[in-house]
Amino acid sequence: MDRLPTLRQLQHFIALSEHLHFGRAASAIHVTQSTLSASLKELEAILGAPLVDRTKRSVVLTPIGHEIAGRARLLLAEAEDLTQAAKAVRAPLSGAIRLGVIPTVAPFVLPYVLPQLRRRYPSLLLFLVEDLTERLVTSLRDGALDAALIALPFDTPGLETATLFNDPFVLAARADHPLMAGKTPSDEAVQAERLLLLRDGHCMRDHALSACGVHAPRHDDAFEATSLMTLVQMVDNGLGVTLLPQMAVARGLLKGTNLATRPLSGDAPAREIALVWRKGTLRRAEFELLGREFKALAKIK
Amino acid sequence: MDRLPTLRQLQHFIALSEHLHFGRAASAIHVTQSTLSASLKELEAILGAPLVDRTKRSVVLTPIGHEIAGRARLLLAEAEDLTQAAKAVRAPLSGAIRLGVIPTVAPFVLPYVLPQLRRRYPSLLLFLVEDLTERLVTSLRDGALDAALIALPFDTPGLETATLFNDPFVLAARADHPLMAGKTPSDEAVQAERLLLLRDGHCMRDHALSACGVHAPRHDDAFEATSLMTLVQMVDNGLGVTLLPQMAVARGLLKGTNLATRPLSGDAPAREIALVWRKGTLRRAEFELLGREFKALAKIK
DNA sequence: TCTAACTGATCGGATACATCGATGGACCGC
DNA sequence: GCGGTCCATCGATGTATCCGATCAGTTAGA
Repeated sequence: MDRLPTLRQLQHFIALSEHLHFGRAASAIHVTQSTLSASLKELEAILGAPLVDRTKRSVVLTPIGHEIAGRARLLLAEAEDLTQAAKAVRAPLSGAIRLGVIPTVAPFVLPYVLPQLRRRYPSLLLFLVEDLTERLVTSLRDGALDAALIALPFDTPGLETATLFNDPFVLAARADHPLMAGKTPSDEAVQAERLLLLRDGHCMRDHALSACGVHAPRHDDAFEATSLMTLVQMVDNGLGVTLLPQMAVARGLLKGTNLATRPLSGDAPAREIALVWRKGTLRRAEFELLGREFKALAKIK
Repeated sequence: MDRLPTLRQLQHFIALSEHLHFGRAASAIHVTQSTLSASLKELEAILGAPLVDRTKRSVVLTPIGHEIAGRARLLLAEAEDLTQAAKAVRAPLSGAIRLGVIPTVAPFVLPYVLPQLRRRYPSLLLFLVEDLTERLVTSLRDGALDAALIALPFDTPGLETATLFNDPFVLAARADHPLMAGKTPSDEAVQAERLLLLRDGHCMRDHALSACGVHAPRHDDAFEATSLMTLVQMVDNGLGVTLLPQMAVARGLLKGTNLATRPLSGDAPAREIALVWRKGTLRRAEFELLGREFKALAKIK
């Protein structure tokens, strides 16, 4: 066959595709603009197709350039995967891992796990990204992340999952709320209340809904919180009741409020906290180890 | 992060992993042994792990080396995919395509399609590999092939398929065979005969069996042919009857024999000839075009 | 229209790197 | 122990990469 592009050339192109500006892209990857320009020219020669359109004052990716950029990113991620996997043979969890975590998990797990993890694996470089499941999964797939801590059930084709533990939902309301008295309230009783939830996009919203058997709730922006903290505040202000992950409660989410909690009816509806990664990665053994560490360290005592 | 291996280093390592001999691997990829040695040493330094064990007189891959080799092959294939996809933008079907074809299709399609294809796309480089479906699919997945011409149904996760046409099965027996007289024989009548088949591993065997409703046939090595040609000879020698793809008959498989054919009962049981490729390849558009060309050129007039 | 600012392309020189041929050193079979 | 095979190493050489400086084209404002 014929000449292949260099990984370095692909890195250069990716930088350019992200900055759409030779100078800035160049300095971002610590080369000069002239180097980047030459490198890109060479890459275009090898590929035999124009990747960027510099006719105007601004740099624009051509359609094929856009495709190539996406694929190049994946290619580089796989190369990175390769090297990290090789390094992990000598000393697992000693390289860089880019980890995504969802917002309804991060504050209740990371502060308890990371310090110990750091102590145990001093050379582990954990890059953290907090975002919604949907975007974490996308990032995983196109190689921008190595692993993610998310809540299941969630449709994750192409990913492997390792369950860490179950996180049951509990009903939370003001301590003086009628639902807090008497025997465990039924799903119907809960649904009769104004149920406050996180805004759409948070997987916990869907998990909470299915936990109490609701599927198409009334939609009202005014009563949708953007974080568990604000959700709790809203309930504390008497705007309604809500469902919370037990883990959050155990880790002090309700401190300073008048909220009380009680179990839900049925067989302890819960979400499943899991570590996920790209199927087929060479670093699988390392991620499984990371999962076991999280499982051991995140345990609620 | 830190330094990535070079694609060239990976190529060198792959060559070594295939030859398990520095000298031969080096000459196979047209470099000197010293170059290969240095290149591999550098690669091991970058990856921080030994890839081959040269303690004994022979070169052996370490476990991690084995893993890395497999992944490196895939990485290289994707890089190749990238460049070919880029080139295809200017002129589709003008680069190299490594195409696998199953033995029960190759002789009846390729001679009719390739000459015209060559005429229409003079710069297309079609590397052909004839093998059983199972191995073609494996080669596709780990990047040793770009596309394959196979028969469905076949379980092909991770692959995309484009159906070219249906290829019905017909009953074939000596012209003086009782089954050849009277009305269309039932499945039961066929099953009562000695049904000769291709040996296990050929997908056509399974397709033929399901075509006449048999699922667990009597197994007898003596009556299993290794190619359609020998199968036909066995039937011509009066050893039994068989099922043949109509395409093969139309292309003269029975020439010079005393065999006759007739349709099977039921709604024309058939296999499906399809072009398949790795899901997510950048060259999808090109392979779809190749599929359309095959479809048009392979038509039986 | 002219100018100043900014963009990416290009050039020449320095440096790093891959590659080569030759040689060294370990290991084996005879 | 001797010749043969194998991989590692060394020094030389050519090539690719990168940098700083400069050029050329575009834009916005004076």
